[in-house]
Amino acid sequence: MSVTIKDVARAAGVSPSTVSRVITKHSTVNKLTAQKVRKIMEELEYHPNIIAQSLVSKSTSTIGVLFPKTAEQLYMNLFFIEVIRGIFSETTASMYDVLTTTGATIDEELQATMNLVRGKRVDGLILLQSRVNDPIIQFLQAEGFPFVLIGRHVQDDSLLSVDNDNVKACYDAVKHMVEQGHERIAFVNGPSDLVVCKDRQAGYEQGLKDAGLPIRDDYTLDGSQFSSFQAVSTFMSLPERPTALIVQDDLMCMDLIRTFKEMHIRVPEDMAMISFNKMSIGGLVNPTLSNIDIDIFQLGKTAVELLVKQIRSEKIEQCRWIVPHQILSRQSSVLGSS
Amino acid sequence: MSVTIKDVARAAGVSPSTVSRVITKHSTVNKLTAQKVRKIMEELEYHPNIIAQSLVSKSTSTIGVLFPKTAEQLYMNLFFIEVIRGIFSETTASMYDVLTTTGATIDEELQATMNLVRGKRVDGLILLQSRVNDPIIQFLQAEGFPFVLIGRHVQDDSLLSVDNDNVKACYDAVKHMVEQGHERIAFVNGPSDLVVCKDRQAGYEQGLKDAGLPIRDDYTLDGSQFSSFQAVSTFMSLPERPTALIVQDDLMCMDLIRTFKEMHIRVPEDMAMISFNKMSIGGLVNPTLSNIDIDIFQLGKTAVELLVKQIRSEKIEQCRWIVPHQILSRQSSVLGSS
DNA sequence: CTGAAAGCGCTTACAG
DNA sequence: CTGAAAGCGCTTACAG
Repeated sequence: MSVTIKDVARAAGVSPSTVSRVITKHSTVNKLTAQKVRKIMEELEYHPNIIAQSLVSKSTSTIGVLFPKTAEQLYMNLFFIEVIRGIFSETTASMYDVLTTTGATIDEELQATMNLVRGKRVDGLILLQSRVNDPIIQFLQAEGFPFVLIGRHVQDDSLLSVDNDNVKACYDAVKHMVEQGHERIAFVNGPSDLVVCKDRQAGYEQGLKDAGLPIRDDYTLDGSQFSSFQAVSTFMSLPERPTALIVQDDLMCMDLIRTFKEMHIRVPEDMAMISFNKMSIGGLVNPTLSNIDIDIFQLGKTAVELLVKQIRSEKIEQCRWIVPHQILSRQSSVLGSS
Repeated sequence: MSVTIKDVARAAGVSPSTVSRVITKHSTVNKLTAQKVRKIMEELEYHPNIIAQSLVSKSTSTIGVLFPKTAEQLYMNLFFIEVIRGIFSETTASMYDVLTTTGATIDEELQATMNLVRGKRVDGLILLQSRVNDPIIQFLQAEGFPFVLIGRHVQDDSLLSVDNDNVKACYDAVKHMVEQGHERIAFVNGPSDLVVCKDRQAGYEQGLKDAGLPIRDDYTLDGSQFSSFQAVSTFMSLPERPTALIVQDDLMCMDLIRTFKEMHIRVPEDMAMISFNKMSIGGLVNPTLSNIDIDIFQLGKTAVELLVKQIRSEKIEQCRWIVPHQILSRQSSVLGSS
C-alpha cells in the first residue's frame, strides 16, 4: 500500500541501504546517486515510517507530558494551560512531538507513565507537578528514564527540575501586603501534599515572622477543599478578620472577589488581594488582579530545553533551574490604584 | 538491556510465538502455559514494546490533535482548553494516547500533519478548526486517512464532523437581545476564513432580518484584528451607537467590558453583552457574563468517540453531529438580574 | 561509495 | 495447543 524504502530503491536502481543512507545523512553517498534517490522519493511521495525508524534507532523524537487529572482539578487550571503553551513553543522549535497522558487517580497516572516508558513510546517525560513521595518519580528514577520535574523534589536535590523560588515568591507577597500597611494577612493555599504549596506556606510564615507578625493557624486555608463561600465565611467569622489575602490562583481569587462583593466587602478597601498564576484575564477584570507572576510559560519552555539536553546527553550545567518571579501591583491590592 | 519477548520465552521454556499469543489474547493457549508465561512476565517486569507492536500491527493506539498556532491565537484560547479537556476525558476512557502538534503557519501545520500521517504515528486525527479551503483537510481526504473535524466543512457535507448549529446559536443570541428590547445589536466576530465565524455571521443577519431590523455593515467587526479599545471606539463613534453586543469569546468580552467601564459605559444598562465559549470564569466576574453555551467539552468528547469508531471501522450512523447549545442569561445582558 | 546480511521486538499464517 | 519461519520498514556494521 504505502511506499517503502524498497520501492524507492527499486525505482532508483540502488539498494535499500543506499536509500536509507540518503535519508539519515549520516554516511556519505555519491552526490549523483543521492540526487537521483531524492528525486524518486519525491515522485513516489515517499515518507519514512517513523515507527520503523524508532524501532531500530530506539528513539522517538517524542516527549511525554503527564497531566494530572486536569478535568477535576480546577484549582490549578490556568497553570496547566500556560505551561502547555510554554512546552509547545519549545517542542515545536526542537522538532519534538508531544505525547500526553493522564490518569484519574495516582495509580492510573503511574500506570500510564509505565506504559509510556516501558512501551518505549517517548524519549523523555515532563512532570507538571511534584508531590511528596511521588511514586511516579520513584519509578522514573529506578528506571533511569530521562525526565524533568516542574517543581521541586523534597527528598532529592539532584533531580533535573525547573521551579520558581516559591518560598521567596510567597515571602514577597507577604511583604507587599505589609508595605500596604496590613497586619492581618491570610493565605488560601492549595493541597498540602504538593511541594509548591509547602514552599509557599513556608514563605508565608517567614514573611510574617520577619514583619514581626504572629502566625495564626486560622489564617491558612486549603483552598482546594473549600468553596469560596466557605472560605469567605470562615475568615469573616473570625473575631479578628484578616484585611489581606494571598491566594493560590487567579481563578480562585476571582471567585473569592465575587463572593466578597455579594457580601458587600470591598476589594481592596476592606480586603486586599493578590494571587499566583498570572493570566491574561487578571488585567481584564474589575478590580484588576495583583499578581505574583511566576512566568509559567517560561517554566514549560525551560523544562523542554532541559529534557532535550538530557535526552541528547548534552552537558547540563546545573540540575535545578529557577525561573524568577515578579510582583505585579494592580487594583486588587493597592488602594486608589485605578 | 530491557527485557524482550525472547527473554520471557527462554525463561518460560516456550517459544516467542507462544508468549506473543498470551500477550495478544487472540489465539488460544493452554491455560497452564499461559499462567506460567504470565508469571514470568511479571517476575521479569516484561512490558511489550509498543513501537514494535505498532510496526507489525500497523496501528498505534494514538490519536493526533492538531493545534492551531495556539500561542499567538489568544482570541479562541478558552475554546482550546475546554475542547482538550473533552478530548482527554474520552481518550483516557478508550485507552488511546494523544499526540499533539502545531505549526506557526498553515504550511507548518500541513507539514506537521503530513509527518504524523505518513510517518504512521497516529491512527487518526482531530482537527480543531475548519477553514475555508483548508489544505490540511484536502490532504487528509486525498490520503484517505481517518479524521474528525470539529466544525463544519463548507464544500463537503460527507466529512465526519462534530459541530454546533452556529447559525442557530447566533440567531438565538440576537433573539435574546431583541427580547430584552434592543434594536441596535452589533456583533464582534472572529476571522472570516473560519467556517464557525461565517455561520455565526449568517445567524446574526438572519436574526436581525426576522426581527425586522436592518443589517448594517458598521455593526460587524472582526474582533481578532482589533484591540478592544479600537472596537469600542469604533462602535461608540457611530452616529447610532449599538445598545447590545454579541461577542465571539468570553475573554474578548471581558476585555470589552473593562474598556467600557473605563469610558463610563455601563454594562448592561448602556450596553448589553453576551458571548460564546462559556467558561467557568464567566460566572466569577462582575457583571457575570451571559453566554451562548456551546458545550465545548462535549464537542471534544464526541470528536474522539467518532474518530475511534471510524478507526475501528464500526458503523457510524451519521457523519455530521450537532452538539446543542443553550442560552445562559446572566447579568451582562439582562437589566436588574443581580 | 555501495550491497548483502543481520537485526530492532514483535505478530501471524503455516505446519504439525 | 505450539514452534519455526517470514515479515513489518527501517538501519548499520561488515565486506568489498
